[in-house]
Amino acid sequence: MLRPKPVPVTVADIRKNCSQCHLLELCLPFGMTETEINRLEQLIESRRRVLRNKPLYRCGDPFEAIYAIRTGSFKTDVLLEDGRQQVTGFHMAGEILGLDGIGTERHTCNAIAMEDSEVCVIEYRQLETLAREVEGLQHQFHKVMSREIVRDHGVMMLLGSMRAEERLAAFLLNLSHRLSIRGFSSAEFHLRMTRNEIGSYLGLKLETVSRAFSRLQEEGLILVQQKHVKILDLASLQKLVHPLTRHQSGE
Amino acid sequence: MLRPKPVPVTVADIRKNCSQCHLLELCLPFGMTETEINRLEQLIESRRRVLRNKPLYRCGDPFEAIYAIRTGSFKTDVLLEDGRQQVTGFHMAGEILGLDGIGTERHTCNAIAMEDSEVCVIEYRQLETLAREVEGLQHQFHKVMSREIVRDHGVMMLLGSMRAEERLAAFLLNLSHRLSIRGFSSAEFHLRMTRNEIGSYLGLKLETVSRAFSRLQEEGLILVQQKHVKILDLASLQKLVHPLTRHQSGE
DNA sequence: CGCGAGTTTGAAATTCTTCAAGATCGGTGG
DNA sequence: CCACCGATCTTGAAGAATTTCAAACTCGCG
Repeated sequence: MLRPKPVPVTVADIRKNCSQCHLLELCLPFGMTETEINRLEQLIESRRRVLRNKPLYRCGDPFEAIYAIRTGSFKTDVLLEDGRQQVTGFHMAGEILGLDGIGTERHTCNAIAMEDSEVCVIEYRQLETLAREVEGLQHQFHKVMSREIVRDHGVMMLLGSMRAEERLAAFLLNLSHRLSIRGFSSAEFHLRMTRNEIGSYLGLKLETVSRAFSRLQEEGLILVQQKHVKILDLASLQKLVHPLTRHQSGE
Repeated sequence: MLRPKPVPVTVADIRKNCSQCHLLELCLPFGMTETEINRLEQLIESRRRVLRNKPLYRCGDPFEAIYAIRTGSFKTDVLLEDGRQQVTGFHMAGEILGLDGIGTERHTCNAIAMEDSEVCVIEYRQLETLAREVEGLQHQFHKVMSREIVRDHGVMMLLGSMRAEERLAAFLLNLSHRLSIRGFSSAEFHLRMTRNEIGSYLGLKLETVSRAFSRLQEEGLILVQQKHVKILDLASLQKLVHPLTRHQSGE
């Protein structure tokens, strides 16, 4: 098993972690003051590389830390006893992994790297201690967890009340948005995940995903070639997801 | 609009809130020490009654507090612009509502009482302040949020990779378990929600829910009469949800 | 150049939804 | 007390969407 190369992180590197990280406003420190960030940096003891298809953690592992993605991307999934798999999320740089473990002190899902990746390890005990002293950190941490809950509600909406084509459109729009926030093109990108993984996330079989891709292409909304996607008609894609903008239904 | 009766809560009542509440070990204070709980009690300023079918909060409302359910039950839902509804959860005594609002400072779903209910109002700013001083509170609060995330993953699993009958079985088992924790019968109970609401939660149409009920009954697993449910064969129900208990699939 | 993993596409089978008609329940008013 | 009403639930049959099964295609890589 080949290692990519020796980890080139010096102590100096680690110390100036967050303040110089270009992910600052996407990650945990967002909204914190300079001095608050400096304190957060001090508790990030280490980074960890995770090779493609290797787990950052696995379901059942004791929970000790949360992880901020520095580079690369991950999927999280839950396995049913009979082998059925549900992908619960695709995660990219700046996002926080591992929050599922706090409640039971064990991880409740698997986090697998979709490409060679690197994460900042934030030891959880220390994070709690620091959050008691640093108000901004506490607040941001709570926001991160809350947004995760809201994100999950969005996925439920998607799984519970959209049809295949709508689900895929919503998925692509979401990816596009998150990529553009990170400075990548929002109109053209490479999918890191297989049709099967997309299907698992969207509650569809891989063939259905493939057909939905084809249909969106026939309709002229996107251009697909295997894992390469180009968004041609953003407005129509969005209309697919939010069919009509009527007022909220009364009570 | 008739009020149920004047709220009979005195200041004395409020002060001895949590320590004497029979929901103690199901609610936020679980795991906190006596003294820690006393401090938590002091920040619970008020209770609030919510009549059946009335909202505790609505999507878009400014976020100011989280709520611990004292009595009754709620559903939370998200509405799509075109009127489609997704029920994101059914909540009972001891559970915490409103966590969705922290991230955006506005609520992102509706919380509607399914029966006349009462909640403890926990002002969020104050909770954060206290959590910085009281380690046990901080820790419990994080656990509550984390468990909410894990719960949501369970729902995704359900929506994404189970068939109608399995979804309903999982739903009934979950209800049964939560009722038994609260001292109610786990084998026989009354559903507070309509077929339509169950369907929205499970990603099914109400007719499909009804048929799934009938099929489970034909198979001798349950007895249904409208909203009254009796579980006859717990083991088989569980087998439906977890078809075979094999080892975790390797990597 | 061929292999394997991943993808696409077609056709049949299955599951779920839609449409439609009755049945049941709780509450209301005669 | 009972008939009736609206809301909810059940059931059937037809239709639509998704899945399953099967085969062929593409692409990167050794």
